[in-house]
This record gives sequence, structure tokens and C-alpha cells, in this order.
Amino acid sequence: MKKMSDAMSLLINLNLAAIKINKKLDRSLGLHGISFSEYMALHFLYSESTQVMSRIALAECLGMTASGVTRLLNPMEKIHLVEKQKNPRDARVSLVKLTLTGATLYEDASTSFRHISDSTVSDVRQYQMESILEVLKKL
Amino acid sequence: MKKMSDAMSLLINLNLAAIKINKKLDRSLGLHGISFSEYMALHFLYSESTQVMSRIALAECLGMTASGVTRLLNPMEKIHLVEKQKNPRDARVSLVKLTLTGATLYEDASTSFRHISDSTVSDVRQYQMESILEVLKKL
DNA sequence: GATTTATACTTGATTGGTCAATTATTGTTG
DNA sequence: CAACAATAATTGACCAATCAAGTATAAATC
Repeated sequence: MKKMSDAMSLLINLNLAAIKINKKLDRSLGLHGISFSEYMALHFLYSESTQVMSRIALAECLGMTASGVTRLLNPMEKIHLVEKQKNPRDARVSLVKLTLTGATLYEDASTSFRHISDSTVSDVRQYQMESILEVLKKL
Repeated sequence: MKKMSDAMSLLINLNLAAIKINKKLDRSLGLHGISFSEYMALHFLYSESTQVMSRIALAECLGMTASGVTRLLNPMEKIHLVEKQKNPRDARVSLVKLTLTGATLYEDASTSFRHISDSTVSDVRQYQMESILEVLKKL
């Protein structure tokens, strides 16, 4: 059988790395009461100037389905990290708004996230980092 | 709030990339009747010179728990991609052996995997590939 | 050599997501 | 403007993996 190409190795190792990182971050963010997925949701909302997004848009950002987003946000609404808003122009959409509580939690959690990130990639050179980032973004 | 560091961006984008790649590979490998996880299991078994591994060792390779491996392998045993073997030296362990069917399927699936891999990373330079690979492996 | 401790699994209950179907609304077109 | 197609979101049924607990065996200690 042919040997694995670098491209094949890359996808396999990317996947394995993601699994490990996910677990590490889930453990760490768990101290703030959220999962990594929830952190990601907060992240994209926080990055939006209005801190409001449609569920579909959020799903797109997170790489998950609309139904996945519904299920992800339900518990977050219950603890008031986000809240629903109507879109006056289109009654189909249910906007997600980051609450003040949510924004604060995001900022707190971000310091943990920063620690984990920095220590995880501590021995990656700056130029490598930029190169990898560039590649990952266009995958 | 402080801006995200490159390290933070890297982890987020790594995660997003992994999600997309997983979906793409699940779709493609689905044509061979297996998921990406199952492909990975076959991969590590195939790479082993004896094509035999303990479940614990496989779990370690796959970055999942022992119970995850049990549940992953069950259906694979049913369709005879792998089979159980006893370890004469230690009655606790239940060895997983790649069958001929399993090896053949792995080889077939690998051509699909190769296509996807190559096209996915087609515009990544060789030197970048090696650099990224190096980083991912020590993560 | 008996007892404790550690290891290799397996299983029940739970979680986090998918998909397919459904509902409500909006946009399009004859 | 009536009918039909497309979009946003939710729900039920399912799937893949986790965790915690349980079982069986092996290793270490007294």
C-alpha cells in the first residue's frame, strides 16, 4: 500500500490535535460554567459590533447546523448569557443578543482561554503561527 | 477588552477547520460505509506491523476513551473489519485485529481520503505543510 | 499467600450534536 | 393577488462519544 502523503498526515494530525485541544479547553472553561462550544458562541456574538446575530449566521460561524445552535443556546438563555430578540423586518428570524452577564462571563473566560492558548502553543515560533493561521483560515 | 492573541485565534481556527474537515471526510468515506473515526481506527491498526492492538492503545492513538473505542469497534466487528483476539499473557486485555476485509476496505477508502486531502490542502506550500505538520504533532 | 491497589475493559445514563420533518413567514412569479 | 418556492427556526428521533460505576484480572505489598 502507498505511503500516506503529507496532506493526509496533516488532516489526521489536525483532527487529533483538535480533539485534544477541545478536551483541554472544555476542562478549563468548565470552571466558568461553559463548554468550548458555548465560549465560541459568546466569542462570535461579542465580536459583532451590535452583539446581535441571527441564529443562522451564528450557525455559519460555528460550523454547525441551525438545529445545533438552537440546542446550544437553550441552556445559555436559561442562565441569561444571551437573550432572544425579534427582527422587526423579518418575523422568521429570532435574533440572539449577548447580555451584559454574557459579555462579562466571556471576558472572564477569555483570560483562562488566553492562558491555555499561550501555554499550548508556547513553543511555536511567531512566523510559524502566522503561517499556520493563514492556512487554517482558508480551509 | 483585550484583543485576541494569535495563539487564541489559532486554537479557534484549528477547531473550526477540524469541524469542516470532519464533515467533508465523513461524507466522502460514507461512500465506503465508514465514518472518519472508523477510518482512523483502521489507519492505526493498519500502521501496526502486526495489525493488532489493545483497545487501550487504540484509544490512546485516537484520543478517545476506552469506552468510546468499545462502542466504535462494536459495529466494525459485526461487519468483520476487525476481530477480537485474546492476549495469552493477560486475560484482561481484548486485542483488536484488523481482518483482511478491514485491510482491503482501508486501502480502498484511503484513495478517497487521499483525494480529499490533496484537494483540501492544494494551495498550501510544501514548506508550510511540513512546518504545520511538525507543530500539530507536538500538540 | 492474602489483601489491597491498579489496569483493561464494558455498560447505563447522559450530552452534544446531526438529519428529516414541521411551522411560520417571506419572496417570486403567472 | 394567488399559488408556489425559499428561508429561519424548532422539534423528534437518532448517533457518537463521555463519564461513572461495575467486573474481571493482574501486580504489589504486608
